[in-house]
Amino acid sequence: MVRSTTKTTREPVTRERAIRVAVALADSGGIDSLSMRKLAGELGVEAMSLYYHVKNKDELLDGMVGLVVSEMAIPAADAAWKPALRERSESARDVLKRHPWAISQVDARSTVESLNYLNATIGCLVAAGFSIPLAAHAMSLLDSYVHGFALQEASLPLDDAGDIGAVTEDIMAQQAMMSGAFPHLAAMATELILQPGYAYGNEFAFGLGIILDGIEGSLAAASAS
Amino acid sequence: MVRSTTKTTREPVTRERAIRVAVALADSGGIDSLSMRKLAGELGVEAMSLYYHVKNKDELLDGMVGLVVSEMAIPAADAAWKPALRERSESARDVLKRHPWAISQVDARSTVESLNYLNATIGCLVAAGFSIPLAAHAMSLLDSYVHGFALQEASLPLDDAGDIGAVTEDIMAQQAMMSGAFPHLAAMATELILQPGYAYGNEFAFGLGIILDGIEGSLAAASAS
DNA sequence: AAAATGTACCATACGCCGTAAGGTAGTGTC
DNA sequence: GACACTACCTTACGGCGTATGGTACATTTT
Repeated sequence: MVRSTTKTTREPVTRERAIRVAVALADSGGIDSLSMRKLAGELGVEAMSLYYHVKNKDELLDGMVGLVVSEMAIPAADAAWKPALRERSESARDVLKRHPWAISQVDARSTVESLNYLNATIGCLVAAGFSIPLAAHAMSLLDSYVHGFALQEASLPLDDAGDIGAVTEDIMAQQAMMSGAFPHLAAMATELILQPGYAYGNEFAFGLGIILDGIEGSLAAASAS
Repeated sequence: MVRSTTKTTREPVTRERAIRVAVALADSGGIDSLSMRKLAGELGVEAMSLYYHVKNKDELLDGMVGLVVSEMAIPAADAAWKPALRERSESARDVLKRHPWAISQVDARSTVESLNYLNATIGCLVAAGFSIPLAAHAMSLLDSYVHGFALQEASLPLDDAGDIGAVTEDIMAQQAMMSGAFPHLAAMATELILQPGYAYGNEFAFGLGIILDGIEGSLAAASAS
């Protein structure tokens, strides 16, 4: 006898399900639209019931960030460092694109998942011959780039395909003003960004390539000396 | 006759002063501690009086971001591109370190000041021989790095000198746990980050150098073909 | 001089928010 | 039958952004 009534049975609330649903809410409506009351409503309970499963909203956010970080690809200890870092970076960007509210939270909250994520990355680099200081250099550089890129990408008015999409007309209206006051910016907009094939996301590869090559050069220089 | 009473005279509220004080409040207590009521209190008026000077809180935040961006060094049109970008990057990092609440807002809000900032940078690059697409590549890469680095730096428990400072003991307590579960991370902490001379901020120069050199290489390759 | 207009501020109120305090019904254990 | 535990709920408090509709005073217009 699993349950005693034949009433429409609510799926029971667990900490994990609460976190999952909270992530979904933040994904669809932004972090500001996530309140304890709305989350409770989505789970079919009252707001205060959530406090049986989480200490407070801050702890809920910690759990959400942990779940997001656990979606990112983790380098294997014995992987070749360059493709491993490339895959890690692209994966992190994909994940942060799906969860833009998390971008400014990932660095600010240290969860078990993020410690594990960092630990695995250091392990891969050290196994590949990086010194500890060089591994720190490389990770700081790479993660700064990935998180910063995600931040910029999240603030663009993109449609789901990544194109500049439906808002082109609004932007066109600003062009007249810009071409007077900000001619270089206007030129970049009309000649590049508003062109049919352009997608900002494609900029990611350029920077990632430069960074990985630069790290490779530093590793070689350190090994040579 | 400038004023009619000898009562203690409040400095009059203006949009500019409201924004300045709001920035100071956010600097000292974080963005969450900035409320219309507290800002009004600081200015010596009631909350609703602010709405005479600003349409709503969102517009106040726009103004705050504009003020922050206006503190950043802008490249001169005829400057040598590499030192100009280096100075721009270091200046932006300094500014964002002073106003950490602004990091995630700078990209999300387009103000006159940020348009001007971008326009001047494009102008400098184009004058130095960058094509428009290469200028876009370079700016995306550089700003992603600067903003991402600021984001990471802001989330570290640093004292005012930039050292790991007073919280070392708390971290030491975690070391035992980490050394079991996250050995590489623990090694990096004890051998590098917790060492006396270490300051995370020094990591900035490494990445900046790699990025500027990489951009230089791309410019040379584009010019050669 | 009187009336109209504009400026800078304020009081009240509404519906949100996170959460402290203190329940309660149902289940399992001894 | 007594007790404890689990998972939920009710009420209430102080804080938030801001809609609505004032008011006192200075300036301009007639």
